[in-house]
Amino acid sequence: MIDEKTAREAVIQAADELFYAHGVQAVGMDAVRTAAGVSLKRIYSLFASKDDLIVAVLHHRTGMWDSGLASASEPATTARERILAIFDFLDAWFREPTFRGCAFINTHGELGATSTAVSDAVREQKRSFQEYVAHLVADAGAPAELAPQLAILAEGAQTTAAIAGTPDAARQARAAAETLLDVATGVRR
Amino acid sequence: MIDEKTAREAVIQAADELFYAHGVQAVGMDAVRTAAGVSLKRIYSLFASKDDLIVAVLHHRTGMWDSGLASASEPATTARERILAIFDFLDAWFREPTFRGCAFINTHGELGATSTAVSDAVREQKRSFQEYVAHLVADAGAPAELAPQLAILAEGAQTTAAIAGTPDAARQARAAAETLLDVATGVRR
DNA sequence: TTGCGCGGAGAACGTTCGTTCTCTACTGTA
DNA sequence: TACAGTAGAGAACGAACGTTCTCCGCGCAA
Repeated sequence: MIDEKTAREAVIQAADELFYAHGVQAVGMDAVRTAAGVSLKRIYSLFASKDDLIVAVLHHRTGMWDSGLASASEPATTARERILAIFDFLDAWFREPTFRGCAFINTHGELGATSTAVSDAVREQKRSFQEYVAHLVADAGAPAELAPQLAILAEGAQTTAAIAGTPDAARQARAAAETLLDVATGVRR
Repeated sequence: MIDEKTAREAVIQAADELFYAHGVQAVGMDAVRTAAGVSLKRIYSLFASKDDLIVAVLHHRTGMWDSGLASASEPATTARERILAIFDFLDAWFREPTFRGCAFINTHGELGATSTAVSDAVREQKRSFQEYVAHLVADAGAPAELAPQLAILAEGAQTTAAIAGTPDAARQARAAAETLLDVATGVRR
């Protein structure tokens, strides 16, 4: 038998892909079982309920997002470049064939009204992203008001790209971010 | 017996409130029946299926959104004012106690992967909004690239406000829109 | 008044889901 | 080899859902 950590990761990985592709409520635990290759009994010994699994999947997604963002901003040397790297990261993501919007927004829209655990996990992820942007804005020497504006652009790009089915929003949001950065850091335009 | 048009409106109105508050899949047809005061038999003579009702509700929401936007921009005399009125409209909406994000985004996140009819209705609404913004941008004498940037700000404000549970995003998005408008129309900053 | 058609209330049906239970097969040990 | 413990496969269970059906009462023509 595979050890607990491996089984847990297999379940989360499988559930993440299924939930993201079809929506949380459209995926039964049987489908998770089949995809993960872990018996229902085992799944329920690892997670107390489906809600528990959903929250674990969201935490897993948070980790993926954070590390993806970090590696995308790796080559950047200035705070301004790191800010714009966010939108390049989005651009690359939007072009992936499996892209179907932000999993946090989707899950919040689906379950936010009924599950506070889900709501909390989603809110925490967004708060953490806004904090990340706020640090970069401070490093760039721009006023703090710029940070939520950039975060809103990133959020809007994700939903726009998801609904339209095209990656254009990343480029458009990036252009807006450049303009806002220029103005906030005193570049003449 | 109430006439067909009245019954239809009662069902759509009741379904709209329930779907928006709890999510589409969390609301059974029994709950719609009770809230609307229309028998299940009647509902199924007015709508072929729940999917059909969902699409009708989305169309109803499109009408509400369009007329709300129109009346919010009523007092504005310039294109610039009409553009900024979008964000004032959002601000007022975000403060309503029932606000729970954009119904189109929520429904798309919930059912977009499984129902193409829902997907189409959502995409059509967003396309129509972008067209509205594009007209205002043209009237303001700004380059066309500004329009999708403003639309992205509006989308981002809606999801940000929904998840954070505060109306701040409207004000922040409005400030960003002002900056972008100034730059695009050649105002020195 | 009698028969008839129609609509409302909600019971019924078949399906699906989350969760639990049962049975069987396998592993390691003496 | 015999046995104890555990885990997998999936049947089973109760609830909830979308949809259809049945029954009953009401309004209306002759």
